[in-house]
Amino acid sequence: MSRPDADDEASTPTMTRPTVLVSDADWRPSGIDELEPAAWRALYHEGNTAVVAGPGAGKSEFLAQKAAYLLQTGRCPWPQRILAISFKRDAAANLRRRVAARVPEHADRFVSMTFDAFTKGLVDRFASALPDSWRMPHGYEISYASERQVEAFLSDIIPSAPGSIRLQVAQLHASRFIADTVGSWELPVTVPAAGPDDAAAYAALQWWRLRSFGRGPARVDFVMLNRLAELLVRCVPKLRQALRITYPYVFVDEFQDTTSAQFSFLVSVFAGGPTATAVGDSKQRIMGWAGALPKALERFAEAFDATTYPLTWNFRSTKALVDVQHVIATRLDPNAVPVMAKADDDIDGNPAEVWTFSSLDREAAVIADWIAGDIAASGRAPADFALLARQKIADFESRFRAQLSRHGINVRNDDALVATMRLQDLLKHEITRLLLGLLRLADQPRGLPKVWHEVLATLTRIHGAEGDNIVQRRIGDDLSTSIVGLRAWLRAHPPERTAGDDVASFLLGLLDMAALRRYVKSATPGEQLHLVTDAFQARLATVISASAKWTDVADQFECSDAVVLLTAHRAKGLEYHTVFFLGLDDQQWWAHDRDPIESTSTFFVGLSRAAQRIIFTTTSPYARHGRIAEFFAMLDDAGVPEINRNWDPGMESLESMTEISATPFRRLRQSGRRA
DNA sequence: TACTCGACGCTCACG
DNA sequence: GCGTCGAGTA
Repeated sequence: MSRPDADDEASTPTMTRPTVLVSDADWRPSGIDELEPAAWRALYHEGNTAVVAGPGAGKSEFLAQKAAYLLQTGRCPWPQRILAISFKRDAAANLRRRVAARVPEHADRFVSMTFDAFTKGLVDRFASALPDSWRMPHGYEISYASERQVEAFLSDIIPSAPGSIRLQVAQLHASRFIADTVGSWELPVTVPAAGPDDAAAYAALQWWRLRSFGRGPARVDFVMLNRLAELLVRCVPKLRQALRITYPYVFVDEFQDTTSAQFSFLVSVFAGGPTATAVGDSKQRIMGWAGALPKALERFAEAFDATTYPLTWNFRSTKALVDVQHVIATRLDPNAVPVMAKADDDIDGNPAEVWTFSSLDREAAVIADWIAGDIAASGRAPADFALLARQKIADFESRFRAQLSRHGINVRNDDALVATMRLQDLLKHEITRLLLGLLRLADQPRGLPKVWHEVLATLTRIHGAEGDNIVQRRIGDDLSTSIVGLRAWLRAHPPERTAGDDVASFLLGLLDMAALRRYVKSATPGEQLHLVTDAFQARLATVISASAKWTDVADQFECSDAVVLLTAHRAKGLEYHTVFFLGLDDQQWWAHDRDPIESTSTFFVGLSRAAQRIIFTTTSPYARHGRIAEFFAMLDDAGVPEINRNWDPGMESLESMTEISATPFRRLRQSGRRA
């Protein structure tokens, strides 16, 4: 969430110029062992580059290394910057952290942000330069139209549409209208009085009239903000020029998720300008239903005349799992290249199985016992295990929580709603990390240099003091003072006798709220910040009563030592030692027929999260011949055995529990622990 | 108070 | 495709 950069002039004079450059010959990647040959070629390639790579290929790591190379060798010379665009805030932060860890001395010249933060930043900064037809005199508010509203709008405009295009207007789909129709309509500098004679343009213009030509503030979503940003850059040549000079290099991560609007923005702003690098995997396109463009990477390669480098190593999964993945990959792309597994296996027994159960209760009980046994035998942590499902994660939560708690194992439902945020988003939000970091630093004097570093880095960004050593030192001093104060306060207020709200208020009181609000920019000032702080308070309130020590409060808040429960969508980009892919049945996959390819991609994303072991489960005896019969057929092709877990002896008896958990023990004795 | 009927949401996201 | 929820009915 660093700031979009037209105000570089403000921060540049205080930036310190790094003096040491590395020559091309001396440059080495840092923090990783090796890159595959194709990745090296893509890294050194001087023109536009498309990197196409499957799961576990290290796409984000490749971008981080390429950034390090460009910055350290001076190919991207000071004070120019690299702009890295991601789709999710979390992915943007992750990439920023990676680069900061690799090349801290250049971190301030790696600008990593989301697409929407970038386009919104442009509109906010240069709204006054918009052509008259598109100026929003009463400002704007972020507002999403429901599909119903779009449907109502579309039926409203049909009767008044010119006869020649009325039929095409009637054929527009409400579900695709915003992403496709509004998203790909290029705003004309002046709105023609006669109205466009093209159905899509006609409908899009009517939409803009409805949402933003009224008396109050315009009601726009990020698709519309994107269109305004594109218009700005198109009609203010100086702005385009400034962007191109500031950012000679542009990266886009997860390119398969690019929407029409985002794609046309990229082409309009950057094609023919900066050197662009896009990475992605069309087989992992699971956002099509939300507007992701088909064949985005191919289109990029064409529009930017880019050289395409397919990567064929997988650093995450073992050979056995890569083989399973390949069967599904081939279904998604008949030309999918075989992938070379670079991870060694550390388990015995089958790396992939289908388990069938007679009931959901049994499923939870058997899996919980099995996880407990595997942890006991292997020394793995609960966080090495993930429970994945296609949808409706909450349906699984209570059963697994109950069963795992019998073994003293925690469950974290990343999909759970905390106030208005998803737990995963709350935990990864930098404001949350900042507040928790403060709590931890006060609770444990010294010994947490990483936390200190992260807190300091966040505070530095909040105060816009990247590269300004003097201000940074002052921020560090203030932080020390705050922590001493917080420590005394925590001592005087043990968790069991303190309200969550009081802790949250005290923590927030330590921060410069004005700067924080400025940093967490939003259409209605303070709104976004409140979403986070409200969720933070809500979460704190639920964990504080159950904790005796402040360390426990922070631990329980984060719940990082837990088996994770999440959707395949939320798991994208993540990996786990052992994955249970729950609910291989018609109910979880009811939407399979709507778009079998995208559904298969979701299946592919889910199963490719596993590094060592994947277990698919179903409680429906009909699933194998039902809607997702082809999934079972693919697993059969891949040689994944199906095991009926109903015939284990009664779950209640102690005997059965030792039976189940004995398996890993026995193997442990045979093979010994591996390092 | 107990029932039926039908609409709706599932998988996501941004500041 | 199906479970859930709210409105409507007796």
